[in-house]
Amino acid sequence: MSMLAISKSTIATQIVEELRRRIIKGEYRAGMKLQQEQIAQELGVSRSPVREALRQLEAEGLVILISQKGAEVAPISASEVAEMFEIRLQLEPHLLALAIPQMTAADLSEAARLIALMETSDVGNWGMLNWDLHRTLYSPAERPTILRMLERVHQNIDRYLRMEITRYDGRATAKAEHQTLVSLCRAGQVERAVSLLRMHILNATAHLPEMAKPDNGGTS
Amino acid sequence: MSMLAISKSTIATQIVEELRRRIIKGEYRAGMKLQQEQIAQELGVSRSPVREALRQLEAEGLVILISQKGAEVAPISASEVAEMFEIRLQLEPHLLALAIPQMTAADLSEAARLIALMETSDVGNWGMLNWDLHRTLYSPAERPTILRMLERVHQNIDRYLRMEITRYDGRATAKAEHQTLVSLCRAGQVERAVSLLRMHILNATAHLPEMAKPDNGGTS
DNA sequence: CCGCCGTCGAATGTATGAAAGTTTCTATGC
DNA sequence: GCATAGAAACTTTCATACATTCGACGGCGG
Repeated sequence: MSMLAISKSTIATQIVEELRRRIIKGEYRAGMKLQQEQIAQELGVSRSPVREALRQLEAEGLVILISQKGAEVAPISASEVAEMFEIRLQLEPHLLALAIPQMTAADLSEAARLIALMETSDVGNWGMLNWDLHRTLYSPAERPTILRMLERVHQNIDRYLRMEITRYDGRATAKAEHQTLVSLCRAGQVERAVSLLRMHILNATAHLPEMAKPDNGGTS
Repeated sequence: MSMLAISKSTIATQIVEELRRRIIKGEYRAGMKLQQEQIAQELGVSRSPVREALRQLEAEGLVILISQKGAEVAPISASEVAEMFEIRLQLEPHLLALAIPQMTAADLSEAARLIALMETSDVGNWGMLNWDLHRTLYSPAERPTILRMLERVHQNIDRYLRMEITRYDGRATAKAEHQTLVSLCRAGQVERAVSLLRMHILNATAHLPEMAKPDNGGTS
């Protein structure tokens, strides 16, 4: 009855996780063709679970399936990423405002821990840790569905940033903003925390290729 | 060169569309078990494309797959629906504000056409037409990614409403609001249209079971 | 020399078969 | 009579075999 590591469930699921990791980490570049037979051989399985995995990844937006032609890693355009930042800008401040009154000491120390971790961790994990931090801050709002949606958004943004040559390193700025943000949360300063979060998200868009930048939606 | 009804390419894709339709229309009730063999026989195909379809529907949130146990139609809780209304409330007014300056006469007449259509159409199609209308209004904003996300949200809300006994019929109210909304868009009254849209979305939540109702996120 | 067409090859899509796990029903022991 | 162990039937899961489609290559004709 140990059951320490959760049973890996099905092969198809494992393939999904492995391929998703490779795509997000940039090991599979956007536009790269994904051949079922080759993937199957490399992983030592048959094509059936590979096909199922590709279907699932398509629904997640990481892969494009063209009938009778095969699968390729979905490209992300700068404009898509700009839209994803818009989504963040509309949803995350809302969640933070709901979360702050519900935050516990444990939430705040977990946030602090993640901020510290982000400094020492290598750049390859920064995006994931960044989402871990944001999720920690929004989690007390008790909005699991919205969080799942945002997780996918962050995933795609992370992938795009990894892809881009720009690789402007905003980590120093981000760290300062994160620290201030957590302080404001600890102090229960909802308004100021929300404002800072808006600026924090906008700052992250500042170095995207010049495209439609999100505006504040007229909510003054 | 007739090619009237395009063969939708692959069988798996057709199965996805058929099963999605059945789930959204409520023909398959939440929690219902979906057996591969039975579905395959009924549709006259083999299990392979059925399995792929179920995988995709799982990623869309309409189906739950439990390893070694099978698939069932995903339940929707009232709180999930409440979250989806929150998402609408945060994103749709933003899109509308962006869209209004870009609207053409064609957009507005299409909206009017859909409003008329909603009156005569039977209740089974109301939800889909409602989304068609809203999408028409947001489409000039040129935010395809956000629209895709909202489409899924509307899909799930529609499914929930169909499921519920409550079936409060807000269509009359909705129609009046829709008409006023289009008028404000035509007049270029961004602020007032956005306000009305917020109220319109909130009104739709008014008859959900008493749960955490969305608030305005503190953006006064 | 250019362009069209038919054949061949490779990868995808679908069906079927075999193995593993789950559920159910029965029969047995207490 | 009830609980439980065990076997049978069923379902899922993965692998393999078959069918189909797309693209490339080369020959043939203009």
